[in-house]
Amino acid sequence: MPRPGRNTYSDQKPPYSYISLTAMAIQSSAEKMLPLSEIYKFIMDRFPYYRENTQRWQNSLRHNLSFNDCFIKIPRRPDQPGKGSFWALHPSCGDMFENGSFLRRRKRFKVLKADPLAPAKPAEAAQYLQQQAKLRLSALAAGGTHLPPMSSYNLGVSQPSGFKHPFAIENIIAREYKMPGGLAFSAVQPVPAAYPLPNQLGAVGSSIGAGWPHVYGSGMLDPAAPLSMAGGDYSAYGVPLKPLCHGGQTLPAIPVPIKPTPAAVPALPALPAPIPPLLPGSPPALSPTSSHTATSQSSPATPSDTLTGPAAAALHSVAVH
DNA sequence: ATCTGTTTATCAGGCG
DNA sequence: CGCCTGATAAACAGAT
Repeated sequence: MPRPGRNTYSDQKPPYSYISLTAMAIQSSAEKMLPLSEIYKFIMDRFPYYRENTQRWQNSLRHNLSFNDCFIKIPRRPDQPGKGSFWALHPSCGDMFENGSFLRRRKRFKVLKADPLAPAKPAEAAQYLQQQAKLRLSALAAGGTHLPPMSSYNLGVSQPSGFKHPFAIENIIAREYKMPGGLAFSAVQPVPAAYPLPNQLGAVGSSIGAGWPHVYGSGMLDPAAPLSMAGGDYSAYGVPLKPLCHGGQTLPAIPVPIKPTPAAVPALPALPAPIPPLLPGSPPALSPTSSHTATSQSSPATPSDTLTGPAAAALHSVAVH
């Protein structure tokens, strides 16, 4: 939708690659997955530059979706109307971006098929993810209101170090959207407070909006943006609390938080049980307040925490340069 | 017909 | 210079 008067300064090409833009779109959705058309919409809503030459960039974007292993397709239910599949981020691509920044991706995400436990193909990954999602749902059904955390690879992935690059999706989006329900964005991450470099990062943060012609006005707080943003849908781990309901079947997408720091590695034992028991201190996901508690306390940004999440994921794939 | 998804190819820019 | 990443174009197949 055109915003007369603002395009004059907002038609510059954003400094993000298509991969970044796509990842942003996916990350910004409550379900952590979007159909192609929604990805288009997200990008066009946010970045006026992409309201033109749509054929060109959309072709490129589709190319990226198919070409990069970091994007996986989540098939629609047979009884679910609509074209195309949903697209999600591969669970292990969290460290794709340097320091979690969408400005630069240093490592190319590549799925390896060496690991027998690892889903070799995106489709398998999706299947695996959905299976876990189902298990989680089952646990939810059995256990009441509290969702168990996602399997280990999710733990810490979104909250490993406490540091969030200013261009990380959490930061970008957090500044950019009002929560539909007027909810604060505490669900995302305790980001700004965690900045270790207030001088630099603060500057960058404030530049968003003021100095970003690529996006809309101050932090893209665009009321017109129909984004089904996280809001109260996230647990502290970035786990969407709102299950997907595809044609009656509940197939929650797997949240794939962009990890702020490159995973320095981890070789943890293979993925344990799909659903680890509730960790002590793990967030009662449905409560915004408790999610805050969890983000600020159960994940005290220690290196060891950093290893917890991505570790298992690293078993599935690696980022190859 | 249009949209979605895959694949191949080419080119530019950054980096070691 | 070679390699890698990203952007773009294009052809094509399949789904809706």
